[in-house]
Amino acid sequence: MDSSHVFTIGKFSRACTDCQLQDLCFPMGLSREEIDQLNRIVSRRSPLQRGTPLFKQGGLFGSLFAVRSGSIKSFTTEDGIEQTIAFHLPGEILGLDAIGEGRHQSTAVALETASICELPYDRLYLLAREIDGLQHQLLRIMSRKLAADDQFKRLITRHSAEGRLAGFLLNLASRYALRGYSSSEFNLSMFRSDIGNYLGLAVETVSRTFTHFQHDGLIDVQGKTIKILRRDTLEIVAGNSARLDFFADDLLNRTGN
Amino acid sequence: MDSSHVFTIGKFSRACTDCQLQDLCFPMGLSREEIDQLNRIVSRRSPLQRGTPLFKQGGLFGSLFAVRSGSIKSFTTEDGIEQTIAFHLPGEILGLDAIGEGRHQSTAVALETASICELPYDRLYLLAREIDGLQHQLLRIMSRKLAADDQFKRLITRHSAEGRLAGFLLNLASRYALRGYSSSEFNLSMFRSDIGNYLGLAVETVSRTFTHFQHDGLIDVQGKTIKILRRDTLEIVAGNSARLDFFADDLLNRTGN
DNA sequence: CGATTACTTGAGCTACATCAACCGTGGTGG
DNA sequence: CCACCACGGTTGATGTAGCTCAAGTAATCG
Repeated sequence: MDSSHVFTIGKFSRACTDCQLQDLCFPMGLSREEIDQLNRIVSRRSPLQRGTPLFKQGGLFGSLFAVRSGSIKSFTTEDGIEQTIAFHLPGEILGLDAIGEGRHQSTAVALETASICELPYDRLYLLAREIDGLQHQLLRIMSRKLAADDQFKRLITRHSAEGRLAGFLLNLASRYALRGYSSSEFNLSMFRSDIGNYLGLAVETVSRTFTHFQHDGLIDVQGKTIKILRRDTLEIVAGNSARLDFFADDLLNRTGN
Repeated sequence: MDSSHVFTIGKFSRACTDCQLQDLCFPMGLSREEIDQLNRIVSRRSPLQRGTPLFKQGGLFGSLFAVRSGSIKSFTTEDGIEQTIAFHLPGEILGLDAIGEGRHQSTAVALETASICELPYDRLYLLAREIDGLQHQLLRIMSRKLAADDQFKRLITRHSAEGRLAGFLLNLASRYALRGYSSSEFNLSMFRSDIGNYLGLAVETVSRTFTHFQHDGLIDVQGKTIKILRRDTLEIVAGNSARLDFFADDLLNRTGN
């Protein structure tokens, strides 16, 4: 186990120094040597199978986790009701909301087979006190998450179902782009019900809205495969919740009523 | 100006060492001497008048701010549309979402006359590298904010208008309690429109919901003055969005339909 | 290959937005 | 000092986006 940072076990078990996600994850801005130091505290676990929890709400917090491949859903449960909090892509960090209380505030499960890097918090914390760039990066990551939450508030409170779904798709697309994947064609690893839960919509509404978008030629939907056909129009939909339709006829050439 | 940390200028300009809000703000967990060090980098500005901005979205980020007295509203603007992000009470920190990008992601204005402590970020950052407890506290504050945002997501996406407003009031109440104020009677410093904007509701709905609560004897509303009369029932309303009414008749003895 | 689970589509209902009118209050100027 | 106005808040009437209930279709898995 102690050697996990030395050996290359399978496709995703390379060291931080070789990782493609450096610029998104903790290594960003660090020197090669510093990354190596970081690498030494990271442990790479065996891949998480779909549906397997990474940590559970209420569980003792010990480590932060970075997604290496695959995707993770995190959610909170209260009175038996789940609330999807986020979908995490490679390079994103989980567990940050647990630092404050020392216990995980949410549950994280794999949406598909996922490889995860584990960073013991106390060791990361100490290393951050040594390596200035790491300290900055930790704060930067948290700050960006706070800013992203503000954007999400806007998406939810001021946008219609169409606006929310459009915003959601564009958000995913740009995150895939950052990771070097196609931003116009990708797979949704979560269920429609997860999306609905996340966006505060009923599953049926999510489904219908996908169909609308497809109908209007904005996207192509084949089950979980999404192709973005008209990004600009989608952006307008995402930005303009209120009364889209009054100019939709011009812009979208919408079929049907 | 350099001496601002030494002299006591008016009621709210005392040093961190004497501040009542120690346990909420950065000094939490620090030794007296460490608080003194912190105190030396804090500058206390002259009180902000109602409506005066503390910082503006897009503006260069240089400092974090702590509310000393009064209250602050922060909001983002996009395409001319405002989205209320938060209401900040004494002891709370503003500007955290700017660390990542180096520019403020939101605008902050005083809702009422407010005293503010300014903490230059680079100095705070350096001090945090020296003082372990400060470092922890900074991370803790950010982490808690992340966790609070998760809770907010739940409030917005899964709760009805009544649920949201009840949750909002209870949230305020508990935050007042933490600060040693009454948690059953307090003043709303913001407009109804701010509340509506924050919760994703129309002003009219906020107004009507206040009236409902009043009618049901849950709270007493006199303009901006709120008295919480039945906290437990309010908590049920806040926790149960979906189909409240089926047991509301029993619980609330609601008058009218 | 059958059974379970995800997704879609339709019909009707409701919570809330929108539009509109009205009230109270505090500030201003004649 | 009062009349007026501007603005925040309340209340009422109406329309509609999206939820719920229900049923059918497609995909997934043992």
